[in-house]
Amino acid sequence: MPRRSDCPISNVLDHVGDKWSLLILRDLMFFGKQSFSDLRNSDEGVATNILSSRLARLEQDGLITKKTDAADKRKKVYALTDAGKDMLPIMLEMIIWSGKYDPATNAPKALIRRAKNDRENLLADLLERTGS
Amino acid sequence: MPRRSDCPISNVLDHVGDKWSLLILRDLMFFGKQSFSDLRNSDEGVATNILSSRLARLEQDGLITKKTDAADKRKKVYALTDAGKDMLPIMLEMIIWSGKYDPATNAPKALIRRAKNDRENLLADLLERTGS
DNA sequence: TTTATTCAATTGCATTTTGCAAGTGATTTA
DNA sequence: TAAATCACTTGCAAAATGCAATTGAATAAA
Repeated sequence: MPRRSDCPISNVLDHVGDKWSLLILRDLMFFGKQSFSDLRNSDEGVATNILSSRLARLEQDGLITKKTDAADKRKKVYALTDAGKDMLPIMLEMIIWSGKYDPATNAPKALIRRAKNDRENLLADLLERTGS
Repeated sequence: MPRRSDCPISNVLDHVGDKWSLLILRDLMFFGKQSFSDLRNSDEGVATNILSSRLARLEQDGLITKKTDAADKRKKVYALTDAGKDMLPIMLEMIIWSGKYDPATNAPKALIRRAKNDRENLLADLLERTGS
């Protein structure tokens, strides 16, 4: 999306302010997904053309990288950049919000509890699991 | 937006995962805006039909309230609910992200510094300014 | 007490984005 | 060599967004 203003919130939305981009980052961050077909199989069900265009934009924006798999040249391996990984705190706050206001949320209660009590260590632990 | 899954991140995006909703909450939160015409004059420039439909949805979703101004019955006064105010930590993390990755961000350096060093007190101070 | 202005929208229409199903070419597996 | 897999692309329908003009109620100005 073209830059709409210099507001920091607007700026983040210019990158991930649509229905899908942050869910892609979520799948890379929390669920160890790496390939196009991994990402296609989200609970929410992205169309492949949308997934394709979102991946292109996230790469363009420097939030993810794309590489051809060495062992299987059909496969592309998507991974988070530092900028992509730094979206984690935003996502964690979303998880906390949903824990408070969405009765049917999937978020594990233990995670939400730790997010409130031990935020910094939790962030560090989660980041480590992404393979930084 | 219809609920797409029980994922907490998806759930938040179902409420504010578009180009405008979070900017409306920002204007209510940080800039003391209250009326339709206040909100229309954002740097980003919302169309009035979009603003109108977003306000309706945010009210429907329980993130804002809408009241007729007692003194001027033409005016509608929009305000954040607790659920709306609890989007603040998400916005604060966006500000931090932009402070790190957007060279042209508007976000005051002092705010970003405090967001990192004194997060809890900053959140409390900001909340108080919204008139909770 | 008309008249004009403000406010919060709504309407009509063009453009853009999204969603769905089917297909493509480059690999890799059977 | 044939079938399957992978990461897309294409074509087209539907929905969302954007823009300009208009509306009706309420208030302010003449």
